Amino acid sequence: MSYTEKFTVEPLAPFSLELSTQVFSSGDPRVRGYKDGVFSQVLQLEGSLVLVRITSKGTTEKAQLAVELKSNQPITAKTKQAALHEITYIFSLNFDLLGFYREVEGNPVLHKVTQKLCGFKFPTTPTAFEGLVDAIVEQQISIKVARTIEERLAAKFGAKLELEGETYSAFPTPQTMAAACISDIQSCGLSKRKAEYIYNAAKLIADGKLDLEAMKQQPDADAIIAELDAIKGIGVWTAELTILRGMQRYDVLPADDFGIRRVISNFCCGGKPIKAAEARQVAESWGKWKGLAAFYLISAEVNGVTV
DNA sequence: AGCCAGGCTCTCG
DNA sequence: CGAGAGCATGGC
Repeated sequence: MSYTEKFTVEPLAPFSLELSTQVFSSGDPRVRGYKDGVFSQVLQLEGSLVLVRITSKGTTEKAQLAVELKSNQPITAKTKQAALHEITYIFSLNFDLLGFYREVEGNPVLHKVTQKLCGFKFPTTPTAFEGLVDAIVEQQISIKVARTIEERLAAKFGAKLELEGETYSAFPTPQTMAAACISDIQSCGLSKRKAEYIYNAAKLIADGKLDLEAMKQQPDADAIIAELDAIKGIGVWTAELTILRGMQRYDVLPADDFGIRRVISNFCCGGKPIKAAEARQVAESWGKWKGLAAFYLISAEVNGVTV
């Protein structure tokens, strides 16, 4: 027996689901993906496992999202409320992009790019732990390879939701990963080191020695980065990516990032290879959301936007 | 086929 | 200190 609930959400415009979920377009819909206009991910809501499917009605300027929840248990009003809250968070539906666009309108490159990519909201992971694991997996290897490995982790360790003959996987919890064998984690395609990093971080959280969710309240981004950097396997790059994508800290620029250096170079420095320090220098005038700006450049590259 | 991808730690001089 | 090796996988 499966249960379904539907409702609509109106994001603060502009919002484009297409652009905002583009990064998931190669993802497996049974884990986290965007296929045929539908974003899907399994979420743990109020203790029950729920498949969330989102499609876009309306336009970027007057956006409207159709949300469908599916579960094997009755979906209560509370669960529905939690889903709304979670979706609002993941896609920053209440974040005012126009404020960001105004902030960078004095920069010709970013002005053009933000206009072309109007409505792109850089997605946040439901939990900071998911952001951390993604960042560790993505160390050194390509995004494509990383995505495959992340899906294997979800398939092997994530809670399962059986719906209409299909098996969906939630992202694994710290508790699950802390109870896993390192060799089993490794078997998903990770190096032994990375498997250890993930296990150790999960164990810190499960043991109550690390509270990533509480860190979201810390106003000083550098303080969070320093705290994460002190953990084995987490360097500055991993810490920055984790809080940018897992804690919605748009102010942080992962300047060591190869892809970010590449796009800053291509869009702002004539294509010559640059170092992290130069990337930071270029971004100095970008205002307070440098990380978000950087991902607009990444998206611009993907979408063939020229300036 | 081999090199390189959204790094990090350990080792060695 | 700084430089260099090693790691996992898949795409080009």
